[in-house]
Amino acid sequence: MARRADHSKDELTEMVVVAARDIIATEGIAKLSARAVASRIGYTPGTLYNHFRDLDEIVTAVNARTLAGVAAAFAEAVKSDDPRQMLHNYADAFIGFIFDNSNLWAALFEFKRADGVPVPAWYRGNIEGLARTIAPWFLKLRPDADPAKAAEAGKLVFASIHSVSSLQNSGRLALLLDRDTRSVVHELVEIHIKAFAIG
Amino acid sequence: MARRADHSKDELTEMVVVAARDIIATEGIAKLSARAVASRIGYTPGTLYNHFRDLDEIVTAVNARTLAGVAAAFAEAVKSDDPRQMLHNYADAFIGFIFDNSNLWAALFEFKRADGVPVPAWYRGNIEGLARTIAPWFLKLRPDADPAKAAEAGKLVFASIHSVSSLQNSGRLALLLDRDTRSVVHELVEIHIKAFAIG
DNA sequence: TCAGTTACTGAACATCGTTCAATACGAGGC
DNA sequence: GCCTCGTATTGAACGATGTTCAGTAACTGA
Repeated sequence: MARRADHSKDELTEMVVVAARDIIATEGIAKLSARAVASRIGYTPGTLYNHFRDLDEIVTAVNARTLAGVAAAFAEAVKSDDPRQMLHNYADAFIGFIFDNSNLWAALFEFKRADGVPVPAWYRGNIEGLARTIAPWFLKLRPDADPAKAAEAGKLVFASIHSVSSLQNSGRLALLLDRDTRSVVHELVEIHIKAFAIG
Repeated sequence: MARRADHSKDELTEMVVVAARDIIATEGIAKLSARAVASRIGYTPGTLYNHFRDLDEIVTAVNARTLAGVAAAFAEAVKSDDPRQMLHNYADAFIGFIFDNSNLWAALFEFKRADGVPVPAWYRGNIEGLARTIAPWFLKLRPDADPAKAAEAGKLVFASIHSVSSLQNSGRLALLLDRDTRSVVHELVEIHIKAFAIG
């Protein structure tokens, strides 16, 4: 066979990404394979390579949606005027997302990208967007602070939470801390708030 | 051939671990393969499986030495009586080790361990030992504090530094922070110190 | 010297990512 | 309606992976 008119190019790439996302979300990235994706959408592995450079490009497309999902979760965080409360609410949104999408979140940090393949621009943009959401609340915590410092604080707390979450995600947090992940994360947030508050 | 008396069982397992460690350290864990290890020690892949259950067991043995290496680096941290200074010194020791052994460190956090294979006991013991090294210095920072809280603070700062280091290690820290990793880590230490100092 | 045990080999299996010649379909021109 | 041309899909293939195992050679103890 060849050139089946079953689906347009756009439809097909969409199907591939959806199938890959599905496999990663339910079975973990270790179970992702070109053959698994292909058979799930009723095509052969070779077809994937007509639309994607390699499997990494497919994973990257899935990761894009995962990042968009985090942004959506942030946008839906419970609102509050109290900056301290709001920072904890963002932490809750973050934790909730990571718990609900642990395999997808883990896929974001599986490294491959050898050989100087650069990180896509939207990747950085998305992550900076998340950090930018947090920064104003740090500034509100101490309005006389340098806005740049507030932005840094936002990024630092983001990185800290990420770390704890991914340690938890990979089953390694229990090696270090026996406590509930949620309480650990909130304590981290509190630590960053305290430290920033005194400047 | 069979049953060559070239090396004793102990010698051979040692050679395997050394070879695997060498490959991981110089080429990264992605390049580690049963065939690569075997050819490096002049045996065939099948031989490895007479002495190790699978590749994971070999990686785990390498990881044990990596953890021992961190402990050694901690032990060699520059000494000081000032707790604040000492915590920064530990951070320096940690960063130094991770920079010098980035591939080995990354291997520690590559997840595989599916299928309920438990984390070895010495693994947890080693990590707890590291955290225990840090805890007294937090306590010294505020002697009236609850020792359990100091221990927690030690673990939290350890987790935070680890996270930043592994983000850096995987080339992803730059996505979030443009700054020098060393300064980021020391700022994190400072944040934890500040927060703990005020209780 | 001989039996028994052990440890190594080498081939094999199933899987993986990826490539590519062959081919069959859709579209555009006549 | 036909023919050509380009393109999308296939299926087989390649080299690699982890792992298994029958066969066998070498050591060990009697």
